[in-house]
Amino acid sequence: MADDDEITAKRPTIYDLAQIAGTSASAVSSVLNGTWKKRRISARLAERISRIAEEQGYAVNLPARMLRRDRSRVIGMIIPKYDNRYFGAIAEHFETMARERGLFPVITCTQREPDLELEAAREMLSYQVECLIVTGATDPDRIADLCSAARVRAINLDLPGSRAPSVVSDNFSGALELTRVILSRVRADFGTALPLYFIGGRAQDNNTRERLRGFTAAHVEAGLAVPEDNCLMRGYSAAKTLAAMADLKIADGSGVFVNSTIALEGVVRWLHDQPNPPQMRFGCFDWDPFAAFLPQNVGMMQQDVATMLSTAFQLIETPPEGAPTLQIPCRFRPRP
Amino acid sequence: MADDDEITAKRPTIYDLAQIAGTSASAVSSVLNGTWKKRRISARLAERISRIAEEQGYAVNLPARMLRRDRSRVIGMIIPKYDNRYFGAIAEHFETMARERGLFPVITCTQREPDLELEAAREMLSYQVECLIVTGATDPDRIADLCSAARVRAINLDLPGSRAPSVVSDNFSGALELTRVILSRVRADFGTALPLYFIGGRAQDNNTRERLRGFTAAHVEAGLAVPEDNCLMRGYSAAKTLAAMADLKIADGSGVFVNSTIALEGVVRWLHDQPNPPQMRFGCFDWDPFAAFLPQNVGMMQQDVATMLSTAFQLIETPPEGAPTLQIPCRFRPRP
DNA sequence: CTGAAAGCGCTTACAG
DNA sequence: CTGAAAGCGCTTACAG
Repeated sequence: MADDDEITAKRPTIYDLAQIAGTSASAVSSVLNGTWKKRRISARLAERISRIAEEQGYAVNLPARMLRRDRSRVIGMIIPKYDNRYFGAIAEHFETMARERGLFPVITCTQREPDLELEAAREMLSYQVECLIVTGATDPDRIADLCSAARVRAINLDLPGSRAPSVVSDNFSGALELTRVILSRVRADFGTALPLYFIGGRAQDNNTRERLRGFTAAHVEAGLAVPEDNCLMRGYSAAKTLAAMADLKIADGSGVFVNSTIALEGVVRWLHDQPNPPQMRFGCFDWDPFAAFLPQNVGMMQQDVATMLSTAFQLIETPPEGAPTLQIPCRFRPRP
Repeated sequence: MADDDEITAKRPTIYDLAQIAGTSASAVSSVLNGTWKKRRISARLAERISRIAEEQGYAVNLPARMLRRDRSRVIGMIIPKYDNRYFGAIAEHFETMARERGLFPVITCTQREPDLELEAAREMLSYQVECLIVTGATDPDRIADLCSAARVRAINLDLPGSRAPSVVSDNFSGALELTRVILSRVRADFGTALPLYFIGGRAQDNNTRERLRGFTAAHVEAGLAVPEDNCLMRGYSAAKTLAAMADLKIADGSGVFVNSTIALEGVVRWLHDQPNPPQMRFGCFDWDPFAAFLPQNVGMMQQDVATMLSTAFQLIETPPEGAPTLQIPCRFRPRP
């Protein structure tokens, strides 16, 4: 692509192109960034410059452009993990939607470590992001403060905060519906009407609390009380969930509300490790295409990632008053 | 964090800090970027500057730093998708390893679209990446050319190319082993000794060819010939795989070699949609924690992402002669 | 031990 | 229709 007779070992700049084209760097710049009609540069010159840029394999130096311009057009996202369908889908939608809006997306994954979250947020600010989407952060408010000090908009996604607008799933309604389904399927399949187990998440985190509230409400409807011992919340770790499951005494005719696909990995492994696996049913808040087909599964509550993200982008485009939390309905996917 | 009596609406620069500290921007710069001992700045001044930077909520402007420095310390990765365990793990390992090496990782996901791949590569070059890891690209050689014209090192990951070093799984050996296992399990469970089906991937792509070679070799060992009709390669789309599966006439006693978890989604759905699902077994080249527990699964060939990436980083650190392809062994994970 | 100054590659008023 | 020049926020020889 690059001319062989090119001597310089460095990448061409607009000055190099200007020299070749016999024009000024200003002209080259405006042709290359699309403002040339406004500057009333002749179509002929514009075309010649474009051709030369192509020939020289020119690529604009984005850091230089960002430094000069008032807006960076970079949008950041921090996300706990990539390795499950929910966060994977969030990352993909974020990238696509950012590009559709002419923004450059930068994502960084923070492993659910509060320190990494903060460090990543700082790094994003250094990168001059115009806006930061904070996904599933342990302490979104600290990050929101950091951002507001730097006059960068922050949006919380998945886990809400109190110092920036938030977009989350409607966890209460989703959990209510999922719990109803599990209860009714257990009754239908086994004739039992026992309170379900609730497995996964952290008692302190908002999503878990909301889901537990929906879970409890569905039990109340059914005239059941949930014993405290039925709830196992050891965070977002399949291993810890698995280790603690022995305490639960899940027997034939049981039903289980699994609070994430991460916890589900623990549940499935536990089931498999039992010498005599109990006849039971589970439902899961979160969707996975393979887990959907597991024999004991009665259905999965799929979060509406597309709507969550388009809502987040709306909040970015037209910032609301205060720090509202918008709830997005989930979609129940019955066992296929 | 920021002082309330601060008037300026813009973010502080080293000049602002210098003024507050009563020193020069040079001093501030070298304190903030760690070169102050070399410049023999007093510990006292260094401390004061650090404190003021903290108080003012200072964050270095990375684009400006990148523009000035000779090395950007940014490393790029393009990747087809985030939403499966393999690519998710690649993205996570890449980020972690880049950070361990003091590099800033930027990932972008290209949806298996050749045009997006090229566009993303150009964007990475504009971002002044020092190196680009090209993962699963349809046409890695075009990207390698683009990079070499810009004097940026490229490394191919997952799919090999001929114009840059490549790191791939040992697809032949992995497929050989996986095929042996499926054949022997089908024999043990059903007493049949029929050639297996091969489902997923693209006939033109290197990984599929290599795996097909291992698949065929295992059949030869077993004294079996593989009918051409047994192979279904409709690319990386669960829907297309599913749509074409009717042609296969998979019956009781069959065995299936599934070439990716993406194809596996199609296979599992097909199985489920059958009025009388055949008694069959499958194995899959690629690992997924839930698919691992599906009843017909005999085992999954897990690619060694950690070793693949540390090998890629080694190639970056000590560039080899030419464009070698390094093969990383896979690990077979039998059905739990 | 420290500062003034040049310059990284752009963009954009400003002045023709 | 076009160019010279300033300046974005840093880093780093260079000169004390």
